[in-house]
This record gives sequence, structure tokens and C-alpha cells, in this order.
Amino acid sequence: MSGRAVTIAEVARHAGVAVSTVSYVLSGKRTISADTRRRVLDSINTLGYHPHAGARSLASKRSNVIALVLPLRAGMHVPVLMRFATAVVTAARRFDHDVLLLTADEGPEGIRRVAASALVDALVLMDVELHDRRVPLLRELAEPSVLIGFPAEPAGLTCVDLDFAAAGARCVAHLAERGHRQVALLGAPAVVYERETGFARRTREGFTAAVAAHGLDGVALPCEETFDEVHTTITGLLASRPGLSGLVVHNEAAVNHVLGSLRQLGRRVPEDVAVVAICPDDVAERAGPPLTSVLIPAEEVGREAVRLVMRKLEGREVPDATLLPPHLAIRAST
Amino acid sequence: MSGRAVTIAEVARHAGVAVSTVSYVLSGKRTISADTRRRVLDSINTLGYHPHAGARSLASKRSNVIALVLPLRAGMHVPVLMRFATAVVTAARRFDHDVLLLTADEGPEGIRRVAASALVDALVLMDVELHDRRVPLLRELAEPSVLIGFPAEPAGLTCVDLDFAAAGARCVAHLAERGHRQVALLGAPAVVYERETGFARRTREGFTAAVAAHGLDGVALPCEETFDEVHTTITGLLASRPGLSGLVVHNEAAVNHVLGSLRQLGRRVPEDVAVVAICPDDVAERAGPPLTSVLIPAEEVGREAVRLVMRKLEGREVPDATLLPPHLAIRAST
DNA sequence: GCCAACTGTCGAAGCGCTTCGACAGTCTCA
DNA sequence: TGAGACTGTCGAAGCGCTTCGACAGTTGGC
Repeated sequence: MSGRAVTIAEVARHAGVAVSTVSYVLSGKRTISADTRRRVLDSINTLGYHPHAGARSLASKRSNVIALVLPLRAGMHVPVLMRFATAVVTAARRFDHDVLLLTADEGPEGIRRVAASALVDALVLMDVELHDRRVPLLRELAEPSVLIGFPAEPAGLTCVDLDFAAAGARCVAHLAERGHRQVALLGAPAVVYERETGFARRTREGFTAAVAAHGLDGVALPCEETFDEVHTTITGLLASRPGLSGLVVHNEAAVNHVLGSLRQLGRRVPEDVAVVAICPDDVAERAGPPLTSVLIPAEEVGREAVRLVMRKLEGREVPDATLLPPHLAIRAST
Repeated sequence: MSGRAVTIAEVARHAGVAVSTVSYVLSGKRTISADTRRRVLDSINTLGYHPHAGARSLASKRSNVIALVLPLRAGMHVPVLMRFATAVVTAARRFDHDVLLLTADEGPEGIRRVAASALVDALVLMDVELHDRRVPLLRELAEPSVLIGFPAEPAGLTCVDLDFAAAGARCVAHLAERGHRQVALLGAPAVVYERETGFARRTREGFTAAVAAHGLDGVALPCEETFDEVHTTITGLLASRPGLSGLVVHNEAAVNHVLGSLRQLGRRVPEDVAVVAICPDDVAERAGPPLTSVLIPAEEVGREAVRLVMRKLEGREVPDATLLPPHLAIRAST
């Protein structure tokens, strides 16, 4: 396996055909007789040929690599982001593409660099803010891109996400069905709202609208992620609203603290307080008690983002906005 | 920014020099007069030139990309892995390299593919098992690689990791200094030991050896990650060993459950039970109470892995094993 | 003041692939 | 039975870069 790599010319010689024939066997862009194809594929196998990615990219103007831009900012729940990321990698492989990982610390310039150097054919951006510095850049790039999340001005961009407004509303509807009249939303840390991250706000809007629509009494609070801060928030909340019996938690890192805090305050879940979470399934299942939750369909979102970006690479039309509907899994906490 | 990309030939024409001169300005491989260099750099800037990655890789036999192989198996704590990953990306950029993300679902064949196709120059592998299927492949690859973690047979491989045995021992020593005589280790889920993941076992070995060396009474248990299972384990542990007063927790996902369980059992931390964790700093700081901990130096490990792989790319010698010493941060829990 | 050594630049070969136009051989149908 | 349309394959151009050898011009030593 060491030593010089096998080239297409060696494959051609071994199979007794022209270099271009080998290329056409591989790409399928011209018809090749079954017999020739078999000879070529045999030679490829016995020689262990792998096309040189650089040469291919130079000649074909396609690198078969997409960039995954993953800022990893404070307050984001990493396991969820990571599930998006692996879903993107898996989906990309299905389209015969690899994934280049970009983080934030190079800034937008990194995006320009990998696009302009033809290192990548297209981009998938995660963790999008409402006023994202990367967005203006995307508009002037020739390479297609897809955002996971929505910026404030999504016109002309392709965006995919869970429909968080619907998710927030779905949680409220569920609590209303169960007869709860006073409810609260515990959301992301304050810093996330200040940054105007779209999904946190949209959940809150969905929550608030549904509270009004169902004629409930509801309040939405940001929620930090240390046990003490969560405990303080919950203690205060229960003190100021004695009738509160339904809680929507949209903060994966705080979920266990919320349950611990309720336990410590002697409130039983679900008898005294019902809890609905918006979080990944594994977090909901692992909690004590297992939580009724709207799952974050990370795999689905990642897969959809890749599907869209591939369609754009083929020059096909795609919808600007793709909102995946929320799905509520009912467990022991409501 | 749209339209055809700028080539080195256009830069050369614009600056009034030969193509090779531009190349030498960029690579610094031959001396260029200050005057010419300035003219070339000016042209590069005004034209917005970015070298074509594929062309460069074809001509120079270097892609300036390294692969990061990240299996993401069950039981692994994702935020920690992700911190390794971002550390690797950041460090790689410092060496003017990008990072291609590979996951497990393609299997070892994916590694061979990206290496053989010259998509990457080198590999960094994370989450290494004792009997890792990827390891034999690495030995026959021409491309240099570095492992984060240790397989059973590390001879001839380059491995970096926290010195988990020393970390386990350090925790025991700390508890012994504080006067605790009966201690326990709550480790990773049982499946992780069965898989023989190196770091879990090495921590346990360090723990056990240090318990003996300090003449303590100690027991090491695996630990699942749901609240109920943790609670059962702890309840049983305290019942069977009434004198137990020191706990080492090496399981980030269970840390909060352990504290919650002790709270529920009415045991105060640190008055009744002292807790030392081996986990990332942010988890330890966010816990209630903040935990004395041996941090997992993800940034340092990632950076070191990249440093080593770059040295290997330069053809320089590197040590087979790099063990980073543990560092104990004392907080409120002991 | 001449040869050797150095400095700074150039031109051209080639990296391994894709793709275009050409073309020999077959098939089809008037 | 021959013109036209297909099929399957080939050869060569070129993608944008790095690098090697060449060479004009400049220095420096004697």
C-alpha cells in the first residue's frame, strides 16, 4: 500500500484500453460495452486504483467536497450540533461527497478561502444567527449554500430547520389538553436571546402565541445552565405563580437541573408539575422521569440540508425555506 | 466574486512577472527581491487571487488537508470529543491545513479512500479502542497518522492522550490527603469497559493502584447514565459501605445525576461525601456544588496531536507515546 | 580586470484527470 | 445496397499549479 499511487494510465495499460475509456467507465458519461467495463473494473480492483482527488478536481471543476461551517458558540448544546454534523457527513457520503470541517475562529474569511480555492463545491452552515456575519458573504459567493437555521433576512437563501414556532405551540397545546392553565417556558440562556439566535426566539413566539390562543396564563423566561441558577429560577417561578402546573423546557443542558430542582422542592413530576421538553430524544429518554418531548430531528435536518445543497449543485430549483414539522413523543413527565 | 476564478497566470500578467515567480513569492522556496515580492502581493490582493487547491495538490503532492476520524460511538461524551475536534481544526489552520471530517459509518474503508485518493496528507484518529479495526490499516498506509488515545498494541504508532492512570491516582491521592479512608470510583458505562476503551480502563487501573498504595479501602464500579440507574448504583454503594466518604466520578454524563442522587439521599457534598470528577472544566464548574476535578485537556491534546502529525509530515522523528500530565483543580466538592 | 559564485527571474515540463472531437465499425431502412 | 445514424473507443488538449534547469546580471576575491 506504500510506494507510488496507481494512476489511471496504469489502469488503462493493464486493461488494454485508453485512459479516457477508464474515465468513462468510472463516470458513466459515455456508453461503454459490458465487456470493456468489466475488464477495466477488474484492473481497478487488482491494482487498487483510487482516482487522485486533486487531479479530478482540477480537470472537472468539482472537488466533491462540501464545507460544514460549525461555529460552536457558547450556550449551544454540543451533542445536538454534533448529531447535525454526523447526519451531514453521512448524507454527503451518500452523494459521493466528503465534508470539510470549518469552525468559527477563522471568521467569514475562512468561508471565502475554501470557496475561492475550489476546495469545496458547496457549503452547509449551522448555528445561524439572526444577523449572521456569514450571510452577506454567502450572497456573493458563486458556490451554493444551505443554512441550518434562519437569519433575519432569508430572502435568496436556502434555509432548513425544525419549525420551532410550531414546536413551542405544540408543547403548549399538549399542556392545555392535559388541563393545565398556568404554564411557563424555560428557554435558552439570556445570551442566546441577546444574540438573537433564531430558534430560541421562534420557540418563544410559538409558545406565546399558543398561550394566547388557548387562553392560558403563561410566562417565558431565559434559563442559565448551572444547577444553582436553574434552582433559583424555578424557586422564584413557583413562588410567584403558585398555580403553575405546566413547564416547557427548551434547553437541553438545563433539563436535568430542572428535574433535580423540582425534586428538591418536593414537586412531583408529573403529578404536581408536568414537564415538556424540546430536546433530543436521548436526553428525554435518559431523564428521570423520561420526558414528554418534541425531539430535535437532527438526522432529518442534516440529511435535508445535504439533499438541498446537492440539488443546487445540479442547478435545480429548491425552495427557500424548509420547515420540518415537530413531532411530540409522550412519555412519563406529563 | 462570481464568474471565473482568478488564476496564477492572471496574477503574473498583472504584476509583469512569470508564473513561476508568483509561485515562489507564495511558497518562499526561492529568494525573490523585495520589490518584485511587493508587486506580486499587490496584484494578488487587487485581483483577489486564491490558489486552486486541486491544482496545487496535483502539482505539489500535498493537499494541505488532514483527516479527522471521529467515530462517535455510544457512551462517549460528545462535548468532550467536540472540543478535541475544534482544537484539531484550530491547530491545523495554524499550520495552513484544513480538516476533513470522517465518521465511523463508512468504516476503515473510508480512511483508505481519503488517503489513497490524496484527499488528505495525514490522519488524526479520535476515540481509539484497545482493539481498533482502524489500527492495522494505519500501519500499511503511507500517510502519517496520530491517535488520540491508546490501542492495545501501540508499537509503531504515534499516540497522545491525557495520562488517565495518573489522573485516577491523582484523585485518590487527593481524597487520601483529605483523610478519606473508604473511596469508590464511578466510571464509564459497562459497555465502554467491555469494548476495552483504553482511557476508562487506565483510569481504573490508576485508581486501584493508588488505593493500594495509600492503604485505602476502594471499589471501582461502572456507571450508566440515566438518573435512575445512577441512583440505584449510589444507593447500593452507600448501603454496602457505610463508611464511604470519597467518590471519584469519571463519567461526564452521570456527574449531575450523581450529585442529584446524593442530594436526594440527604448526603451533603462535601461534608458527608467528597466528590472528585474527571471531566471537562465547564461541566465541573457548572455542577452544584462546583466539583474538584481533573480536567480533560481537550485543547492541549488536540493541539499536540496536530503538532505531532505535522512533524511527521516534515519527515521528523516523533515520540511514540505522549502522555499529558493531569492537573487537579480544587473546588467546593472536597 | 577576470573567473567563480551568487541572486533573481524565466520558460517549460509535468502532476493525473476529464472531456471534446474524431473515427472505425455496426445497424437500420429506404 | 448504400447513406445515415448509432456505438464504442481513442488521442490529445487542457485544467492551474510547482519545480527544475537555465541564464542574465551582479559581487567579490585575487
